[in-house]
Amino acid sequence: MLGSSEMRRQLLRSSALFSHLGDKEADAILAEARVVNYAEGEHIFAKGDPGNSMMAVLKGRVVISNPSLDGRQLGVTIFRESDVFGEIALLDGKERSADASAATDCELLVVPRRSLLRLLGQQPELCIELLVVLCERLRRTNEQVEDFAFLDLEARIAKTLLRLTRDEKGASSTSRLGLKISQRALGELVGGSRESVNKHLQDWKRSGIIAIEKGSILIRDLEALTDLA
Amino acid sequence: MLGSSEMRRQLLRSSALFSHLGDKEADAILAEARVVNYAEGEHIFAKGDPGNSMMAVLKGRVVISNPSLDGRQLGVTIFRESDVFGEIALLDGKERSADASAATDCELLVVPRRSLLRLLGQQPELCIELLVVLCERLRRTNEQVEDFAFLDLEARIAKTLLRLTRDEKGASSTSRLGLKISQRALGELVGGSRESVNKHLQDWKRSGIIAIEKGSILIRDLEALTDLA
DNA sequence: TGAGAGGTGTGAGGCGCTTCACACCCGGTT
DNA sequence: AACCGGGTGTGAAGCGCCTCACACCTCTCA
Repeated sequence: MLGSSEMRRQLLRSSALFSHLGDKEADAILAEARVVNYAEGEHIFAKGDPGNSMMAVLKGRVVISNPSLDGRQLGVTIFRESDVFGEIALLDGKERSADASAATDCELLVVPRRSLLRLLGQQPELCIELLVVLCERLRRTNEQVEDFAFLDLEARIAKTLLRLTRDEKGASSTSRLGLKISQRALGELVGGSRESVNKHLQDWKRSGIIAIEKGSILIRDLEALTDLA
Repeated sequence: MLGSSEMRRQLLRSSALFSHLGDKEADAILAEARVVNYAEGEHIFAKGDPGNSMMAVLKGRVVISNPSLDGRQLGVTIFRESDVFGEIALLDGKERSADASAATDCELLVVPRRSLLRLLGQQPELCIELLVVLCERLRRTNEQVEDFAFLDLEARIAKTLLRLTRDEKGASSTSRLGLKISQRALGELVGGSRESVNKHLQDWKRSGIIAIEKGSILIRDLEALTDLA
């Protein structure tokens, strides 16, 4: 299914978490990991599931979101090539703390809990790498809490708009063009209603901060938007 | 300043993070850690400070809070004996992500970044222990985000009230008696104004869910409170 | 070609929370 | 004593955001 050992190692190392692994260690992981494909929209795991594996994204995008007891959703993150996710449940062996589903067709490397845990005991390098990943997550989540506590909806929208375009630029070099996201999805990301999001976007359009064409948002006045956030 | 080597090791092992350490490893940490005392109200570090150490609480309590750009504060956590804090900045070497100050007179073990980092490379045990600590933090913070997104103020107050009493019981066995916290501080914990907190507390008092005496809140109907959250 | 689904634009009404204002009580200070 | 600061109780006004309701547009599919 995959190519030579060397190709497979390269594949594994493309994930930030595994990038510093030696050949032997890489092979050790590969021996126990599986590659799984998901179609766009397909469900990967749900909040509350037992979490006995961790995933690395090889191709495509994965959205993580938190469901509330009523139907509402709170978007959290989008993971792409070279990201890993699902580490939390893996490490402490408890339930998954959020939903994950495929935002596009995608290919994931699934590392089972047992093998990774064993490896962690033997590979301090890997362990530290994982610590760094968790730290980043924690900082990001902390910031999210602050945003909810201190910022109003307008500022939160501005901020995530900026973050999304930054992420987008980093990945593909569609340098100048805009963001394709439904206003409903944007609302879920920032914890607001679709209607409110629309109203703020309209405001900004009127004052020339953004433009909307073909269902894509593009930023005309980056400065003004940064001020809002 | 401290007693025999054995006593010092015991002291170190009283922290969850270090509890599984062998003698040799414990000594290695102790050789480079310092014990520092802070008086009640004293400032330990501020958000934005360079974070080149991690702390373990030996005695007393430490409050962590997030300051906003204007004067507001968002309370986050209270750490007590055997907790560690400040690991994030330590691990990635960036700025501290929140303020810390002494809630009571307290005694902290300060482990410098360099020594812990070196130790982590040699001690997979310790590394994994630290992973677990970070996971707990992450779960807790995630939950906080959800709370802000999905719950109204009343539910958030109920929830933190329950959490606070649970924490309190766990530590000292003041089993039945109530919570001593100013309504302003409670407001900061839940991200609400002092006045709103007061109004909800009054409501609950009227319906017999809680009682307030001598500035202490005590829960009369635990069931009802859990329903609210 | 017409129907339905999903995204968008917009106003009206309402609720929750904040801010402001003020009154009260208590412990410590002088 | 008079005074003050800090915590508490309470009402009025106002704002931000949500919900509801409805119109319109575009795409897909039968």
